[in-house]
Amino acid sequence: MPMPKLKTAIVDDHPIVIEGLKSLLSNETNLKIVGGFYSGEALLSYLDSHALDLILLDITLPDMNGIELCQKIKAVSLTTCILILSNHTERSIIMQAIQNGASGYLLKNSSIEELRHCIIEAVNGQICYSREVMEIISRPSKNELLGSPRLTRREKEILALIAAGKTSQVIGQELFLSPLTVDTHRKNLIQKFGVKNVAELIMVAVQQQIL
Amino acid sequence: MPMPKLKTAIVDDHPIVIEGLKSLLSNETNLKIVGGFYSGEALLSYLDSHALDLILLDITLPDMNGIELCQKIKAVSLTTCILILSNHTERSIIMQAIQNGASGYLLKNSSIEELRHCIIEAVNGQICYSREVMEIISRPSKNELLGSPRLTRREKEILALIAAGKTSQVIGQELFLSPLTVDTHRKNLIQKFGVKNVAELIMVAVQQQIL
DNA sequence: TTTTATCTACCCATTATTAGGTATTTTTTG
DNA sequence: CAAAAAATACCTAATAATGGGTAGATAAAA
Repeated sequence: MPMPKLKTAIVDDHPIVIEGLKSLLSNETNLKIVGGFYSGEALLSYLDSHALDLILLDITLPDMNGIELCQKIKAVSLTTCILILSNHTERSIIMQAIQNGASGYLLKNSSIEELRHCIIEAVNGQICYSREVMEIISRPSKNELLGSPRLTRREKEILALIAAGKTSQVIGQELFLSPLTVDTHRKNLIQKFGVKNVAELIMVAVQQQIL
Repeated sequence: MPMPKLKTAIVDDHPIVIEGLKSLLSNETNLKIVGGFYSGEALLSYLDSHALDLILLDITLPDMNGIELCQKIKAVSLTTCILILSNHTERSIIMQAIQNGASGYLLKNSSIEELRHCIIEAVNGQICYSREVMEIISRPSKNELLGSPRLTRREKEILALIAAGKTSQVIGQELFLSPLTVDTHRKNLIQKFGVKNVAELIMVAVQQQIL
């Protein structure tokens, strides 16, 4: 009995990429490209009236990001397989994508073979990464290495106000706190980051992308 | 007399993009794609033995960036037309590309029509941007608007030391200056940036890419 | 429910920064 | 060379930040 072809869609804001994928996958015997979409909304409205087996998804889209779109697709059609095809190499984005229902993650400079391989794995229920993505995942993130201190809600709030040039007095007034309390938080921030003063604090916080 | 087809090459580290462009441009009557390359070196060694009329070039390449490659191409073959096809929207990168010999700049999410149009303009000796790129160029850069203050050598030096968490005393010792002098520079920095204290100073300096 | 973490607030003492100046000596540049 | 810009250094006085604590209240997790 002949296997029915997987109904596949591509979502990417780059026409060139859509055309490229269509062309690359046109010879595949196990799938059929039924649509290319430039935005998340376009895909979602298509999904309202059509079933899809596989979606190749970019992270950067004009109307929403791919992570959100992942959630929405899965809410509508849980059995649809999603493969992310993106240029983003940040560990956190990869992790978020998987946690939101993606079955795999490839970089756009992946080879055709990798793409083919990941599609097969994904529709078989496996989660599959391209080689480069695998490397990114397996090495601990900078934050884990450097041990970025975890900040409490209050600390983050006060850190932002310090970075805005406000003194403990002013911050206290804005947050309805004693300036002495603000001083304590400030002190804890400096200690947690292991820095000497606010100047260094701001610098390090920016470098660690907390600010 | 039939116009000879333009010998065209594509340089991009994404196989998908190369295939996409090949497919998109396969129906064009005025050009012929003679090669797709994943790296700058690959293109350059091809150029040693073959002439090219047009090159579609990505900025991000594994071995060198597109700006450098532009220079090198022009050094070898001045008559070859170069069109940049990139995702980078930074004004400075666009400007650099043009200054290094590119005849145009398109974003990868450009439409096929824009691409076609820019190719025609470029081979006719015009410089041509896609609509979005045009907008980026015509709006003044953030720095121009905010008027980043120009800092003197000493001020930059001291700013960096402040950002490292050093006090005026310590900085004075390191630079063989009176701490009072350092205080003066610190004062001037705060004034030039129009901020309230060092915390805000560091924040703004980072945002304006001075740190 | 008990422990743990967070948020709150204060004490004391020292050091650093900020704001307002002025002023001389070097460099740079037109 | 003359003028402008930069670098140097000081004065005074007020305000802010830092380092060392302690400790009660509240909220969240085990």
